[in-house]
Amino acid sequence: MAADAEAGPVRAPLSRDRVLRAAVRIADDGGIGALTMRRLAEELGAEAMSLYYHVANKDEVLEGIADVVAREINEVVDALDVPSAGARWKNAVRRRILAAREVLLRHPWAPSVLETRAAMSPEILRYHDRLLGLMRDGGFSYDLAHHALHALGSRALGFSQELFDPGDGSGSPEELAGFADRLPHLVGMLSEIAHDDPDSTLGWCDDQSEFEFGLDLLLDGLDRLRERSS
Amino acid sequence: MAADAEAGPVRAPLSRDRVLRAAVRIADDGGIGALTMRRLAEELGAEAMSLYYHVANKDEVLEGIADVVAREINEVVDALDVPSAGARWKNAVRRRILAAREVLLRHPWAPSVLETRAAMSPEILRYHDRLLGLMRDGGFSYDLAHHALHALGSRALGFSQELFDPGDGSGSPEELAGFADRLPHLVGMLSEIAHDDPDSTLGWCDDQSEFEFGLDLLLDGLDRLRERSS
DNA sequence: CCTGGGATTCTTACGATGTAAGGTAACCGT
DNA sequence: ACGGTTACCTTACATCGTAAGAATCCCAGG
Repeated sequence: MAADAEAGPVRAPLSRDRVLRAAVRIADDGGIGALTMRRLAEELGAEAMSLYYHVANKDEVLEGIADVVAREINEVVDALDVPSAGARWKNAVRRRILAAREVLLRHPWAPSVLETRAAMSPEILRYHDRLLGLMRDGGFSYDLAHHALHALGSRALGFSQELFDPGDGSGSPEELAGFADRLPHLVGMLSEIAHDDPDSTLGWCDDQSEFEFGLDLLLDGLDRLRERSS
Repeated sequence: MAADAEAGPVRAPLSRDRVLRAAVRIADDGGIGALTMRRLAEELGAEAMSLYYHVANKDEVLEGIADVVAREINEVVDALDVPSAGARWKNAVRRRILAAREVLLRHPWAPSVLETRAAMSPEILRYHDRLLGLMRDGGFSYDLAHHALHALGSRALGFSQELFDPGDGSGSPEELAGFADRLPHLVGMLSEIAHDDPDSTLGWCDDQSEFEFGLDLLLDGLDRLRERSS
C-alpha cells in the first residue's frame, strides 16, 4: 500500500572500507573525540549497530583508521626516489620522515592513535622495515640501525608529540606572569627571543623547524657513529 | 532513636589533596582506565558527586594527578646535586632526566597524562626552567637551549613513548611470520640479534639502554653545537 | 512466480560514565 | 537555640559502546 513512502537515493551498501574512510573523515574535521559509533553511522546514513557487521568493535575502527593513515604514508613515501647509498642515507631518511610528517599534518589526530594501537600494524612495520633498509644501504650494522630506530622513536613517523592537537592553545604569557619570578630562565629566554622576533610571543616556536632541528641532531649523531664503526 | 545504627570509624574528611592522592593510587594499580569518579569516590568511602565539591570535574583530576607526579619529579631532581658548570652541563642534564624517568617508571600512566594536559603546569614549567638553567650554566645561548628543549621533547621528562603501558605485549614473532617476506630488513635484524643474544626474541629491546642511547645521541649532538658556537 | 535461507541492517535495551540540580546533614559563630 | 555556610548525598539525565535478537533485503532453487 502506498509503496515506498520515501524512496531515498538508495545509499551505497556499507563495507569495512567505507566505514573506515568515513571514520577518517570524521576525525579529520572534528577531532578524534568526535568519532563515536553513532556519529559514524550517521555519516553513512545508517544506524550504529549496523557497523558491527563490518567491524568487531570501536577498537577495530581505531586500528583501522591508523592503518589507513599508515598506508597513506607508505604511498607518499613510495613516490619518493632518493639515492641512499653510502653517505646519502641521511638525506634519504630525512626526506622519508618529512614526507610522513606531511601526511600526519593532514590528520592531526593520527599521532595519538598510531602511537597507542598501531605499533605492530603491517603498514607501520613496512615503513620501519624500509627505513632500516635505507640505513643498511648506508652502511649501518643491524645493531646500530636498531638503536637508531629507538632513538628516533615517534620522530621516525614524522611527529614528536605535544605539537599536534594542541588543546586550546591557552595563553602562556598571562598565566606565566604570576609565578614568573620562579622561572628565571624561561622568562629570560622568552624575553630575549621575543626581542629579536617581531611577531609576538604567540607562535614563536616554529613546529616544522624545531622538528627538523631535533631530527638533524639525531641523524648527525648517527652518521658519526656509523663512520666510526666502519 | 536507636542512635547511629552503624557508627563507622568516621572517615577523614575529603579534600582536594586526598582526592588527588587517591586518584594516583587508583591509576598506579589498575591503570588510567580504572580511574572513574565513582571508583575514586569509593576509594575514599564517599559518593561520586561529593568529589565535585573539591574538584571542578574529571579533567581537573587528571591535571591534578599530572601535577602530583610532576611535583614528585621535582622533589627527586631537587635532591640531586651535580656540578653543572662548563662541559659538565651534559652530565647534569642527563642525571636529572634519568631521575625523572625513574619517577615515571613508578607511574606508567603518567606519560600520556603529562603529555596531554600538563604542558603548562607550574611544576612542569619549573622542571623545564631548571633544565634551561643547567644549559645556561654550561654555556648555551637561550636560542640554542630553546632548540635543545624541543629536540629532547618528551625525553626531557624521562620518557619517549610506546614503551609504557605497552598494551598487552602481544607476540610479534608469530604474527610477523605471515608477511615476513615483505619485511626483509626487520627479519634480518631480528635473526641477527637473536643469534647473538641467548634470551629469545621477547624483551630483546632493553628500554632503559635504548632510552639512554637516544638521550646521549641528542646530548652529544648538542654539546658539539655548543662548542662550535662559543 | 513463489519461497526459503543467508547476508545485511535495524530496534530495543543495558550497563558504565561524567555530571547537573537540588536535598540533607554537620558545623559554627552568635 | 538557631540561621547560614560548608560538606556531602540522592536522584536523574545524556552519551557512549555494544549485547540480543527481530526485520529486511537479495538471490538461487522449486
